Amino acid sequence: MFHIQEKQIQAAFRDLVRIRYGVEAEIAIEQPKQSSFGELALPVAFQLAKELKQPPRKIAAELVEAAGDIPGVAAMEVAGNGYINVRFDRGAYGAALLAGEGDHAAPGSGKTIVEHTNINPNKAAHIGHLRNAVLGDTFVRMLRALGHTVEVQNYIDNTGVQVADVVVGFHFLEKKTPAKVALLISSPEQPFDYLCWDLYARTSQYYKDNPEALAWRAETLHSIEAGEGALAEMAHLVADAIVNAHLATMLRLNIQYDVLPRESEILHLQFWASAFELLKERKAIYFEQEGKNKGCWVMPSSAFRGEGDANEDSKVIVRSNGTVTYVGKDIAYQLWKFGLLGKDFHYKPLTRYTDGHEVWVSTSVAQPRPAPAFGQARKVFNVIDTRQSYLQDVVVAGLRALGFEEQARQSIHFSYEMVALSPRCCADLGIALSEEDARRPYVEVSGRKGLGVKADDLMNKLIESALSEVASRHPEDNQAAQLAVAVEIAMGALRYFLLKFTRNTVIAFDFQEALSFEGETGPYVQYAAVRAGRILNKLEDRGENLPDFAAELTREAMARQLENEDCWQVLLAASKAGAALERAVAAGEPAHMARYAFQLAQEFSNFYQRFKVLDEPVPERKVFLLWMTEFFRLQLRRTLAILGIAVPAYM
RNA sequence: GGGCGCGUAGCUCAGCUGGAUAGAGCAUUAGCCUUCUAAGCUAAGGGUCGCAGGUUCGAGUCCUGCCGCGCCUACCA
Repeated sequence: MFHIQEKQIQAAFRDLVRIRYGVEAEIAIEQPKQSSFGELALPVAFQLAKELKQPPRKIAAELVEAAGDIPGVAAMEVAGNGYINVRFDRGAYGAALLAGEGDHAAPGSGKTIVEHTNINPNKAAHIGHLRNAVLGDTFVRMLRALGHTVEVQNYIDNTGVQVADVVVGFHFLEKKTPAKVALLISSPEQPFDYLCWDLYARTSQYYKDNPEALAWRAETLHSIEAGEGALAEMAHLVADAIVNAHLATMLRLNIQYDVLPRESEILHLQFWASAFELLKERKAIYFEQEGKNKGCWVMPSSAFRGEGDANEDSKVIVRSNGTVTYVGKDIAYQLWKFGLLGKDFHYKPLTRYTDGHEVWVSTSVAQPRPAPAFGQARKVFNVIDTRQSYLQDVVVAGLRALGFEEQARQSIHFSYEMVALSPRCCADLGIALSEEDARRPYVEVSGRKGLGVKADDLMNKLIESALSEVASRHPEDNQAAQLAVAVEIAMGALRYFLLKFTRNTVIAFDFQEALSFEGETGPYVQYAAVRAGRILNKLEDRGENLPDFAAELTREAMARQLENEDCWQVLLAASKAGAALERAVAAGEPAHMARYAFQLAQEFSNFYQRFKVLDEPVPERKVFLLWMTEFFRLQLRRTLAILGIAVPAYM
């Protein structure tokens, strides 16, 4: 609601400035530092002062004089040395909120693809992967809340080095057959992704000690690429099993996907061959005749770096042995996302979530059941950590070099910084640090070294901690219900923790911070929502009914109640969800949405403390406070839903 | 060497296109539970916004230089 009012005022002033001064100006709008200054502040007079060579205060006065009546605005005044402060018509604003105005999403144009998670299917997910998935999933929810059509893709590199290394571990180090690995997958003794976590670290260490063993990796990769033999069979077993594990892990956090495009199909359906032809035909890459990259197909550095860059290294796309690099495959995949490749995957359903939604996975042969139309996006967000910026630049440069300028501009690297381990966290995990590492502010997670916090371990730890809180507060409830609530609190805490940092901040992971349920945390916001609901439930317990707000709260009554400054400020804050969402999407920053959720919860906590809703003796006021409570409950619920956080039944 | 990012309270972090007195959480200290459950609320202390210049009515925010830290700069992904 707030942002609609904001836009109206902006438009009114834009017209005013154009008519009066003949100037086209973007009208900046700010939140006044103090609430006593009103709801909006316009520094437009400062902008105009230089151009018009007049003092800002004078211009501001003229504008206020000339503005006349703007719908929804009660008063405007000149303040400071030229600010225009705007005060809303409180009664009208409240009535509009009551009527439910301003909360319908406008339909977007074209499909947006968000690719996230993308974990190598060779070991358990860790906290770094969680950051990726939670950021991606939340951004998807934000886009959908604005009315965009979004397709969620999770790319599976099931034929890469990382999968190969685990296969090497099983086959060469542990001498296991595919049948034996299949048994391990179904064994309840140890989760298969955990087992692979250790095995992957062990294999990496083995390479270090025995570099000649790298020949095993090469052999395995060849077998996988050819799609034949025990090694290839095992690779499929491992990758499929780990993908299932990852889907299960992410589902705990309420993260779902639409389609899983796999590298094996990019290979077998010759996606690369098509892209390769295109790249050669349009001279985006060339065959290097000399130097260190002799015999490779390379993209010139001028394509993806600025002109005159001192570093003239070009990027190898096809190796001298004829195999394609990851970037090459990624270019093909990116082309497919926009429908530019002239090819499509075949698809089969992989699983169905309990809510009925299906996840599809790519496959190389035609299927009887028709799949939804995947790909064909207008805009693509790739949620990938910032360390891969260079490669993402190459992919985009590939599109550009092929002449797909528009698609290149619509390819967004949704980058974020890594999750590292704080020194204290390493101590908690019993990890010994080198003297050098101990002095650093944080230590990088490493799958190869097996150094990291597993996602499921962290979630289990959070649940355990939340459960003991729940049990101590609600000993009367049965254990299953306690657990259900604890899970929701734990997942809320985790999602919020990963979202509260802006994308380019390195998270130095710390158990103490992540396990906190107080202060700026998910549970704090959940608690506010639960409390709001409880007031309304309590009302019914007392034998009263929820009033018919539309009938009982006339505009006049609304205006009377909102004369109370505290009530007005609280309602104003609660009505800014739409504005917060728009800004967060524009900035591409889920953290802004999380922050708003916290502020909203803070406002409600203040409201809760200050107004005893159920004991309010004045009837009109009680109706009004109940409506505020209902409004808060709705806004909190919606905001939490965008963050992918549930509202527990009780806390 | 080059590219990208970061440096704000004791700690962890916000700070939207430059705007009014730089914010939040944690931690510390002092208060508030027979009340719609305190996972909450109130209050206090705590700042050379890395350093130095510049741009202008105005700079934590923009520009330049320096200092420190991190990541990237593979025929790995």
